[in-house]
Amino acid sequence: MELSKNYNPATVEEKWYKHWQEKKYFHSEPDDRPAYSVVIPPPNVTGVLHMGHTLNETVQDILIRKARMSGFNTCWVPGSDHAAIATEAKVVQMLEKEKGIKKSDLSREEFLRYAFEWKEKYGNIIYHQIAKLGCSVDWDRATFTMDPHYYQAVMKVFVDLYKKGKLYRGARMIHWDPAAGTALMDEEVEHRDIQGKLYYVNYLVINDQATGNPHAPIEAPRYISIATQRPETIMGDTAVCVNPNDERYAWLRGKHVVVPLVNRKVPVIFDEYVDPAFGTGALKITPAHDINDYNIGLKHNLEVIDTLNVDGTISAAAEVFVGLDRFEARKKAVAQLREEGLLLKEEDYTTRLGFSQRSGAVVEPRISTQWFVKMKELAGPALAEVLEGRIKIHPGDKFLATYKYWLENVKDWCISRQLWWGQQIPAWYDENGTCYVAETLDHLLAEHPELKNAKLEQDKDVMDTWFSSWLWPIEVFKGITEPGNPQINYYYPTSVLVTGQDIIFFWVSRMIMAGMEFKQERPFVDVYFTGMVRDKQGRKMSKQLGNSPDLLELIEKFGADAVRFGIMISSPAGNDLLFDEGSCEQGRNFNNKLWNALKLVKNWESRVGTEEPEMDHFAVDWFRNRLNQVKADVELLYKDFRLNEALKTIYSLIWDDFCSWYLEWVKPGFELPVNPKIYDSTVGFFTELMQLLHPFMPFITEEIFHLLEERKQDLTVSQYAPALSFDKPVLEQANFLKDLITSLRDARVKNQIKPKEPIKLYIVSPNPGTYIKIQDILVKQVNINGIAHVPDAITNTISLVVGTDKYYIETTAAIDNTAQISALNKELDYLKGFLLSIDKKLGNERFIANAKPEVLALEQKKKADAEAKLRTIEESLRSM
RNA sequence: GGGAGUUUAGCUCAGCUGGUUCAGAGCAUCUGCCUUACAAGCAGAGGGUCGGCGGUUCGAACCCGUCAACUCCCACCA
Repeated sequence: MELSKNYNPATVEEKWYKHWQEKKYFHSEPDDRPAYSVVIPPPNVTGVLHMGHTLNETVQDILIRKARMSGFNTCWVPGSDHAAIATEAKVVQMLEKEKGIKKSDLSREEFLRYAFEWKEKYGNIIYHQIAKLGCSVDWDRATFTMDPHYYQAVMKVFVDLYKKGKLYRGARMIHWDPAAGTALMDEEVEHRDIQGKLYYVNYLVINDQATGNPHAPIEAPRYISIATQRPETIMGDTAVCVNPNDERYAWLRGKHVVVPLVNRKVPVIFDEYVDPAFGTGALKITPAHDINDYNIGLKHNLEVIDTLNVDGTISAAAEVFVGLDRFEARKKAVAQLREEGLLLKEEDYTTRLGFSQRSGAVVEPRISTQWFVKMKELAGPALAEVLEGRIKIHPGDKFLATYKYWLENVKDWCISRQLWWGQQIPAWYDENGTCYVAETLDHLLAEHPELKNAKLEQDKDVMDTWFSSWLWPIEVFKGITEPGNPQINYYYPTSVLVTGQDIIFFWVSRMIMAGMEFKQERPFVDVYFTGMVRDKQGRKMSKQLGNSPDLLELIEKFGADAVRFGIMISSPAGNDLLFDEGSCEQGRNFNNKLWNALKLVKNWESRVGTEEPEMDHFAVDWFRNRLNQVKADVELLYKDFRLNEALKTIYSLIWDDFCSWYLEWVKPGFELPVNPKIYDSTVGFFTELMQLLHPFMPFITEEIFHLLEERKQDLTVSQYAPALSFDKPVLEQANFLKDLITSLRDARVKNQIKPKEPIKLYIVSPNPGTYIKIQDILVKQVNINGIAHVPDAITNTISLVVGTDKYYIETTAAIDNTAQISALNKELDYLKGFLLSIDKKLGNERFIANAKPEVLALEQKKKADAEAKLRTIEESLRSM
């Protein structure tokens, strides 16, 4: 068969994904194998995959494919999130733009019909992209957070929490998004520094005891000035507050002041909350529109005047500026205060404002009746799972402290949203306003037959989208709606959660809470946080900057494997990654390298000799061991979730060791027959390499796997041959160091350096399969003489004899110039230094004789620690 | 204001228990090659006070102190 000059990903990728699908390789059902399950962080149903998702999904696919090849029954559940606010906003926008329909003109049912239509139309885009990327998800399990069973699960959980007293309805100060017209939870508010102004406003002080006229000034008019950033809230002022210890304001005791703009008489109150040093030391109190003022208001029993409507305009209660937008009203208020001579001064001031993460609007603190979840009780178990190590966070050092702090200080969770798109709150009110909570109306009537004829109205609000997604790892397996079903028992807890660090509080911590509350078990064993994807200059990817590449275009240009390679190679664990197309190009080049290696090997196929000429085993043995070593290394890297290092290691193994070294070595001369044993080994190696690389680049590895030998089409690379695992126990590697040292010491003793004479350096390995370290030294030795490790060059100058348990190298190059001598000496210094450090580690005489007692004691302690560590490794290996 | 993290080659980062697998990798740059798998390639080269200063040590990129710069998270000071 003729192979094309370059690798062509598009057809290959389509062919194999289709094949995998048809054969249902990604579908999982419980069986007697151990389970490895992952739930996808459900992307917004109307969204498209951006580079952040790409990284996330790629990481998950790598872990899943690796686990599948290691003999686990793997299950990766895909799905999407209804994303209440974001989706509703999009649908509203679409309706206005495309159909000229306003949300306010629609009934709830009509609107939801449009929303579901939208979801049907755009919800699959994201699935298509996940497939394009090669993700081995179990499509039969795709779940949407508004699927009927999921909806029911949310209802069940709501009722359950309510009955346990962990969920309540009440009036609290919450964050209000005037643009979306809904309440938000604390985490949905982003704080940003904003350049604003601090206005100093004079409030007239009156003495109400003086005359019958409450507005009559005392003697000469006296004012107290107050600093505020928000003059438009003055109409809601119900007090002025100063610090009781502030001598300057002692005269205000018992006095009242007149609120400007509305001329309302309000008391002066005293509270230590006020910082005398800030501003003027006097604070206006607007309980309706500031959380601190609200608290002070509660304490001092102040009236609450809500001067804002839900859409951020001034309400009738304000008396003036009614109907104006809050920012417009601010301008007007400032102007009027200036006119009345009450504006003392204004100065620039930097403040932090809260913005709605969804709509971008400035958030208003607002008192409102909402539904809340009591977080304190849920937080305890969730914290313990992580602190006690049952859930491991990677990278842990970075997030443990943040996680702990957040859980210890968490406030109640406002879960109601004034939207239509989402799960409607299962609460009903009768004519008296009494509230009843039940899963459905039928449930309610069954529990309260007396309500049969009552006029009941369901709560209009829906639930926060996170109130459904916190059940994700449970309900995708129907763990809430069908507790105890075989699926949930088999797949839960899931193995690992891979997600962005930005939703640690939104989602991760809440899932842990839900897991502990509803399943009494952690939802996952490991959490792996990926960093944020930025562009080459380190900027966030955004539509506005136009620096976010289109995933499908990238795949079209480079192929999915190359894109996966590109994003993984530049993705250090847990750190942000700077994404550049160049790394995809590197991935494409890698594809091509593999392709050409395949072409070379395929070219040999027809030239395999019938006889077996003398063969040089060295290259084959060497590569065999190198491969084993790398496999063990990679295995450890997987364990630590250091995937980009694993990829780098494999990349280097294939490019440098396999292609540049091994293939060059065993390559027969022009038109010469190929040694059949070498051919078989080479095909075997190539196959193993494809397996090793498969999780990272599934398509090309599958293709090459099949082209190498004509395999049956129903066999995939992930099913063929033994699973990836430790070929050599790690412990052996640890022990072999000791043996190596002995060998090296012998080498040192035997090695007599005499310039201009041939050098003989014998290295004896007592432990075959562990001589990669020795190989490094061999290569170094080769380099001493300035000879590259190109096979021909080596055979001319250095002979390597490789037996089964003895390896030695013999250089026959004459040392005949000073550069070579100094290079050689350097190498020997290296050996000496190495031996010295080994001596120390082993507590050998030479070191002991030279060291101080306290150093020795320290070293002995370290040695003991090291041995303890070794034992731990040993134990963990045994338990594997 | 509180907390966490980072600082190593032009860029992105490895560097685990202090020593010689320690000064590394990839990309980028430069030089020379279309050599019979591969120019999407091959062979080679240059490039660093390991943020600064001080300390501990026989020995520090690594441990301690300190200063500086950057990043992120959290927080109700008008």
